[in-house]
Amino acid sequence: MAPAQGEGKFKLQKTYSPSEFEAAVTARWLSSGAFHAVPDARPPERRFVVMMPLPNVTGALHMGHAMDNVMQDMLVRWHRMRGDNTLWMPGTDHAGIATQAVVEKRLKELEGLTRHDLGRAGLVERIWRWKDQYQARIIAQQQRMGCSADWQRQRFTMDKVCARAVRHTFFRMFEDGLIVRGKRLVNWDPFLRTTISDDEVYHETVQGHFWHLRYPMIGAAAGEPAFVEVATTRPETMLGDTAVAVHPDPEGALQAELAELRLALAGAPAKERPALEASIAALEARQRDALPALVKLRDLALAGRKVLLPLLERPLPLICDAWAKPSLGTGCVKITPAHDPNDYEVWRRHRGEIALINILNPDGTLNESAGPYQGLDRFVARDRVVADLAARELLGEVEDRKIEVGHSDRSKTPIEPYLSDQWFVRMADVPGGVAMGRGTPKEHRSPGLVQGALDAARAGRVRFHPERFLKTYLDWLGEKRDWPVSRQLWWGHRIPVWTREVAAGELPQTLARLFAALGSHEGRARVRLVQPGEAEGDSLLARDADSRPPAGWQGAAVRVDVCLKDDEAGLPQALHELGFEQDPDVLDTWFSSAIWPHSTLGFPDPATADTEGKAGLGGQGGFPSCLDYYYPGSCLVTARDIITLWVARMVITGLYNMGDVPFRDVFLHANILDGKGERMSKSKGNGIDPVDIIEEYGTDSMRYVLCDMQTGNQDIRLPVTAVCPGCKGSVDLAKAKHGRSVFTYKCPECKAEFDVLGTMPGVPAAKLLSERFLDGRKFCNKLWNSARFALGNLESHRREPLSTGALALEDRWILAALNRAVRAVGRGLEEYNPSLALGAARDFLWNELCDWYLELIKPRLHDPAHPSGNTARQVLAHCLDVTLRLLHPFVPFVTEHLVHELRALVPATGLPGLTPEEAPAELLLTSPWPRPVSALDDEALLATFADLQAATTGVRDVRSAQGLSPAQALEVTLRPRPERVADLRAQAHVVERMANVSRLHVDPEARRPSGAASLVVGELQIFVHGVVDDAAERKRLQGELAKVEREIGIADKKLGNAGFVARAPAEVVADMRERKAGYERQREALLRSLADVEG
RNA sequence: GGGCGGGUAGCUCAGCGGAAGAGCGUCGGCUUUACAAGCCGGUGGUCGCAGGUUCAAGCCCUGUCCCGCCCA
Repeated sequence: MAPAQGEGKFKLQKTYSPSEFEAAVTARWLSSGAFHAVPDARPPERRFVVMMPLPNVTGALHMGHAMDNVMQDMLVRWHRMRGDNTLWMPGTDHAGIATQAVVEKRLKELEGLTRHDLGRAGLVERIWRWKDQYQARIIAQQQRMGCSADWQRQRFTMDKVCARAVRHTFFRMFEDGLIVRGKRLVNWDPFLRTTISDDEVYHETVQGHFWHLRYPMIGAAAGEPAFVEVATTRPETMLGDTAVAVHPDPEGALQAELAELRLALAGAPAKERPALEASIAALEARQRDALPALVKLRDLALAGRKVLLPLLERPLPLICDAWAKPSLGTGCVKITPAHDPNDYEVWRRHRGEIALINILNPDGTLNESAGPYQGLDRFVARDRVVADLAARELLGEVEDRKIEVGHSDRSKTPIEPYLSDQWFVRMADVPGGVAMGRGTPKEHRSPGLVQGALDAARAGRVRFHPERFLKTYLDWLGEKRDWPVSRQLWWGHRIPVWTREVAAGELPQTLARLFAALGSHEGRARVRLVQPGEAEGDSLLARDADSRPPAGWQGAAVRVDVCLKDDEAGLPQALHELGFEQDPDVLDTWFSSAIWPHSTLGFPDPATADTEGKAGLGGQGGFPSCLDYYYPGSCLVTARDIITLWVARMVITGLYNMGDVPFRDVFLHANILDGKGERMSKSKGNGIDPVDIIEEYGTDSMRYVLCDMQTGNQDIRLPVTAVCPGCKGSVDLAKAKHGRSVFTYKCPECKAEFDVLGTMPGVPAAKLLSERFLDGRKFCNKLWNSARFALGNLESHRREPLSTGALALEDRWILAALNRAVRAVGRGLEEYNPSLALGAARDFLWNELCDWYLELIKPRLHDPAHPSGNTARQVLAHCLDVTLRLLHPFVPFVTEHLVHELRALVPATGLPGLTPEEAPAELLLTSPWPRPVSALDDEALLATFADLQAATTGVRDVRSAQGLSPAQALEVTLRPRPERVADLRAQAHVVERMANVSRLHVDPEARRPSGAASLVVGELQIFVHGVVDDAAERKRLQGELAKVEREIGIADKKLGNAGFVARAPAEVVADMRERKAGYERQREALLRSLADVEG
């Protein structure tokens, strides 16, 4: 930063150069300790808590993070200035699969090793190192963006504080029977060999086939079909078939479908009819041709007949199930319950009747159940199966068909539905309900985890901004689907369950040993007896060694699951010695993020949370602990795609652990798209790095534009330009032509090819920017220069009492306008409309303070003897001070830097006698948020001033239209109505100065001088002397007159409409009359001018 | 297939029942001692399309066509 003392008048450079002060400002903020929040006596309504959405440690931040962080920082700075005890909790997420995948990939590329070469501990060690490196980078980026988070409290989802909370939560859920394990069909990534969640799957349409397979009917008698034909897009799955299904009522089903189509046809518009008619005809044909065979098959199914699965020669029962749609395909469907979600549902409906056969190994090869195909990759097996069926003449038609194939977002390989053991959190209602916030003062019961979260939002305890996103939340939660929480990974919170399966007869002995081993540490362990099975079995919490499963349980074995609250007292080792093995899986990353709003505050016990040397979480100085003080929090700021993944789950776990929601507001900001409307992302080559923007334009410029773009829309376009490495010119990526790949472009100027990913060998990489950020830089420069001007004129500032009567017209006006701006900025922020808030502050600064006030007071400032010079200086200093404060949440660096300079000249803020005294704070960061001063409101003056501005513009317009130099002073006559003369004489200096008028007359009787341009502003007639020839002026006036006549005509038409006068609100009608009267006065004035011209 | 947005000036977006707006771009004029990253003044829109409700529709309703996202 430039030193505060300078030799000459100016300490500020001529242009805004952010790189010269941003680092120093950051240093001052950090050393002030003002980002750090500590519980004190301020009551709940004076606290503001924001939990930062955790960036992954997988990589650097992008523009979307920048938006998210800037929105949060804006709110946080605003609340801090309002005097709230403000905590912004930062941190990073371990991001299980994403991070492990990145580190494994690097391991392979750089060292040629796999995770199995390193082993579990070795890999985890590597990932920790990676995490340390990236976490530091992310924090540096956030600090560069100006994030005023409490860095002394930052957490990581796998640090000791969070890990303990995860463990505690899991333990409690286990105890409450909310954690269940069972076989489920999951999305399996055969490359990474792990389950992935639905949101890690993307679908791609590929050209595939629909193979028709023929299964011979066993013991087909004459008149019975020899084959049943089924169709599939994945023929290799036939090896796992366990049944063939036919609809239980093919006739009824077809008729129902037909009836529905006919109904649709009756009400359909003409152009849809052909399509509907065709569908009906097709169904009718089917009824005729295919139905008899399906009815026959249904009867055979009811008779318990079987078909023979070719290749494996396995008999398959023919079953009846409505999943087999008589209108589709062959009307019969093969059932592969272990490899298809719909078939799995069929299996559930026919449990006991049909088998469940898994044919896949975790790596995507076929297992022993595939018989001769064992060991083949799934796609090799597909070809082999098809060829073998063809050889046996059991292959029917092969249709070409586009099919949607799910792919793993992490490894880009096609996923497989895969039956495996997984842990779930039970979301639906449970018998007896769930104790929410057990042990807290807010303890209550809810029918189930999800229900509590639904109720809280419906009751308005969590509010969404914009409101419509409540629906997204409710719809998703309403499905009450169980939450699969296990991941077959090494990086993450390992599931703290030790398991052993024992024969039913050995259970008493096992339990006796187990409880003996637990001994006095029984409170640290929970034991569940589980009925092993394909789906989740029943389970029972075992309280002691005498616990026994109920008589109803079948089977010879019982699974004993032991969940440990911690690894103290050698319990894991003791369990190991008893033959228990810890589950190898880790928890879904979202499990730890779901509890973030309370885990970071030290849940379950802040006093004993091990913060590893960082700020403690327990109560100090007689004040509550962080958990008691800062929970529940205030506002969560994120993008809408995270509502289901994260927001909903935070509400659920907050209610479960704490008995209360984690935040009352959810502010959903826009996603950032590129100029073509595509989502920005590094891998697409359209992702802009915030640091590049900061270096090119300055942090505040970036923040300004992000705030200005945040209007409430759900997506925002940010056209991306590349800096051509050849000629350094800007290339608009939405328009430029591609080079040899979609990631290269050709510069339209120098024709050079460049690469936007930076990975193409031999092609130079281009930096990506967006010219939208110029707006921000222009604004910052304007702010900079207005402050520079003010500071240059404030050296002789004296603080002395003021009264409204001593103020000049423009002083009173700017103070009233300032009030208006203060209110508008506050309103915009309260409504989560940053664009509106920032716009109000910008308009005040630029369009009012700079464009009018500064120009008007220049004579007072520049004349050392001017009697009201010091008044102008005081008002100016005050306006600048308030403006800097209003702008601080949006553009913190430049405002902080400028206020520092301002304080050197004007230490106190406020206008003695006019505004309340405010305690000057050293940093703008902690200065009080401006409040409007109602005594300075003056609606009438705002209106009068608007007229003077219009008059000024009118004169300028004449000057411009006549091609006169701005330097040429004009002579102007104002002709007001007589009763306005006195006032206008006191106000006319505005027009005089702002329109460069050398001689200004105010005369209610004035006639248009020859050669004068004549115009009408409101009730004021204005003559600009000696600028036109009368003929041209006559013509112009006639044009004006015609315009005014048109307006009067429009008003007349409205007022002549009986419906309007009768039905429109009186106010609107009165407005219209007033408008018409105004135009009539203009007409009068124009007619008078015309008469003058005509002489 | 269901849901949510969006389609307004060349670009990015406000406005969501009572006279079509902003910024950028563009055009013209200005080295007016804070700022040419500026100042002054212009140009530019049958508010996707078709119906309807209303005294009055960019705004409400119905249908329709595009674009984006979410869920199945």
